[in-house]
Order: sequence, then C-alpha cells, then structure tokens
Amino acid sequence: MARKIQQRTLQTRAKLLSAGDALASEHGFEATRIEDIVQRAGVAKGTFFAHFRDKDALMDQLIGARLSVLLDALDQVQAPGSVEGIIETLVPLHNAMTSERYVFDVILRYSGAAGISEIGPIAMAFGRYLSIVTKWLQDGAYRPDIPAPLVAEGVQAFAVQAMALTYCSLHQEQSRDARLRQYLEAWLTPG
Amino acid sequence: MARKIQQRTLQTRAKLLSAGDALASEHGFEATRIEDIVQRAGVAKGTFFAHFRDKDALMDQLIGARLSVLLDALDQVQAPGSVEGIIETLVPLHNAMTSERYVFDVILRYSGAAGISEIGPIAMAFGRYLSIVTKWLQDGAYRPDIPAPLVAEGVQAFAVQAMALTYCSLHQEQSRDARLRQYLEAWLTPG
DNA sequence: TCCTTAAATTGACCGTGGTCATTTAATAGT
DNA sequence: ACTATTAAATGACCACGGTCAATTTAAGGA
Repeated sequence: MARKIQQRTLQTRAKLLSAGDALASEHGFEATRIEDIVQRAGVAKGTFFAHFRDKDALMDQLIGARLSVLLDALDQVQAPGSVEGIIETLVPLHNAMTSERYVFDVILRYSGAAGISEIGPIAMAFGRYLSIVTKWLQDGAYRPDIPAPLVAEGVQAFAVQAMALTYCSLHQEQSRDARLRQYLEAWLTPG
Repeated sequence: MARKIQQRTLQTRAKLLSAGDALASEHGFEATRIEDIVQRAGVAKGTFFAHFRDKDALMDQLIGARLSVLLDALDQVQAPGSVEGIIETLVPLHNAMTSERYVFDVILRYSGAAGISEIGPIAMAFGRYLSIVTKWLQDGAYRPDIPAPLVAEGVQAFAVQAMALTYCSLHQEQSRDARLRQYLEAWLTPG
C-alpha cells in the first residue's frame, strides 16, 4: 500500500520548527513551551507529538540546526596552525553550545545518539566537530604517535570539560578558553 | 533571635532521605516519584520542598551518598601502578555513575556545583575523585611535565567521555573500559 | 463521483514536579 | 502556665510535558 507522505505533513512540521526556532530566539530555549509553539504554529498540542517524540526531540532539531550553521563555517576555514588558533576558531561553536545551561544539558544528553540507531542533528554535529578537528590534525604536527581521530576525540573531551566547568561555582578564576588552552597544550604538545 | 534547628526538622529530613533511598533501591532512581517518597515518609508533599529545592536536589544527596561510599573505599586502596590498574580500580565508581542513564545525567548536571557557592554531594564526589587520582599520580611516574592535578583533570575528562559514549548507539564496538584505556594510554604515556 | 482505507489532526485528559496561603507545633519571654 | 513569635508542615492548586480515543482530511480504486 505504502502511501506517499502528504504535503501538509511537511508543512505542519515546518511550521512547528519555525515557531519553535522563533520562540527560542525571542525567549531562549529553556523558556520555550510546547503550548506556545503549537499556538504560534496554529495546530493542536497532540499534533506536535505526532511530529516529535518529545520536547527534547524538537530541541535536538533546533539546536542541531544552529550548530550545523557554525560547522558549515568551520568547514570553510583553513586549518589553524596552533593550539591558540584551534581554540579561537572553535570559540563561536563553544559559545553556542553554552549559550544557555539548558542548551548545554540537551547537547550532552544528545551528544551520543538519542536512541537505538537514531542519530539526530546534535549527534551529527558532534560527529562533524570530530571530523573537522581530525582534518586539522591530519598533518601530524601534533601527537604523531597516535591516530588523528583519537587526538580529535581528546580535544572534544577537553572542550566538553572546559565548557562544563563554566557552570561550576568553583574553578571560576580561569576562563573557559584559558582552561581549554591549558588542557590542549598538555594533550597536543606533551613532554 | 536565631532559633536553633528543631529536632523534628532533622527527623523529617532523614525520613525523606531514607524513603528516597529505599525507593531508589527498589525501583531505580528514575522511577522514584516524589509522591511515593512523601507517602512512605509519612509527610505532605509540600514538606518535601521545604527540605529540598527540587527533586534533583534530593537526587544529588542520594547519588552523592552512594558515590561517597565508593570513594571511601578508594581512599583506602593503594595507588595503582599502571594505566590498567587505574581503570580497574575505578570500575566500581564508573559503574555506579552509569547505573542508570538518568543517574549519569543528574551527575553531569551536578558535577559542577549546582548554584552559587552551593557545593553538593555530587560536586564533592567529583572533587574527591580528582584528589584521589591526583594522589595516585603524585609520584610523577606519568606526565612529569605537568602538575599532577592537571593530569587528574584529564583522567576525569576522559572517564566522563568514555562513560558518555556508553549511551551512544555508535561507538558500541568498544567497551567503556577499553575506550578509557585507549584514552589514558595516550594521555598518560605519550610519545 | 462515490466508497474505502490509511494518515493526519484534534483537544480533553492525565501524571508529576513544584507553589503558596493557611494551619499546626515548637520556642522564648514574662 | 500563658502569650507572642517564629519555624515547620499541610494539601489544594497550578504548570507543563505527554497520551489517546475520536474526528477530519486526503489518497487510491471502482
């Protein structure tokens, strides 16, 4: 039987996404309520959940889309040649990821794929982050002893740690990027 | 005037904590409802929130207490002399931290202190984790080029990353500890 | 064009976390 | 003991995410 997807399905979904994105821009992601989204989109509440498993699933889309834009920019940039350069280049991405505490929490929750064999936009973004950094490190200027993807995983782990400590009442004497610099120098240029 | 804290305050708080702990043991942390806790403790719902800011604050106490027990054990143990030994010794702690997806999420959220100048049990546990690993690395057998606390921060960052990837549908071909081993060898014995 | 069937939409309803004005109980002063 | 005062406890109530049986709309076949 297999009927083709209706036009209105795509329209409704698009309306929900743009309403959500607009409200997130206006009041932040955390303050965005499903009720507000469906009202602005002009649909019933139940319709929302016919299109997204839950609120987090929408947030995955919205936040993932924002990260995707920044990753597109990173794709264009030429490989930074120093630790300092790497950190500077990643600043916009890290800022976006920590724009709200709530956003960072969602990102962490979705950084691994959400469910079995479901790989969402945020997990995708993490994958792209990894491959971009891997590309930067490909030439082997840093840590030629281990494969570049592993080096990149370390960069990501340290970046997440540096971001997480942003929300810590201790460790506030050092900025996120200063902390990350300390980590990456130890990771990329040991000895 | 500054009145002293009443006895029943401590009693009520203790009842709530033990009810919560018991229910978490029986049905898991995620499935534990406030309503069930207050019913078992024999108090009204509002009382709960007079003692804990929110559900997470109780979870902070309960989960933090469990981690604390394991950290007490780690305090007694003698410093493991190899990467493999470090990982093995941390296994019970890492298991507890990932016993439930929900637990791991709460831990991440509370790993930095929750609020300004509020340092809860989970944040405390992270601090102890750090200082125990720092002590293990104190002799400078690994990474003598950087201070031991920084080495320990790296261990923690990689441990968190390894645990997080547990919940990822990708990266499932490698176990948590195998992944951590790969990270720590690169971190602790570079070159 | 009409009928059948599957997909999309609806909104009343529910579960659970969290609030707050009111009530109850303990403390300190006389 | 009695009263004033402050802390603790109460439970009706709200907010918001999420569910589902019932309804509407579109697609395909005669």
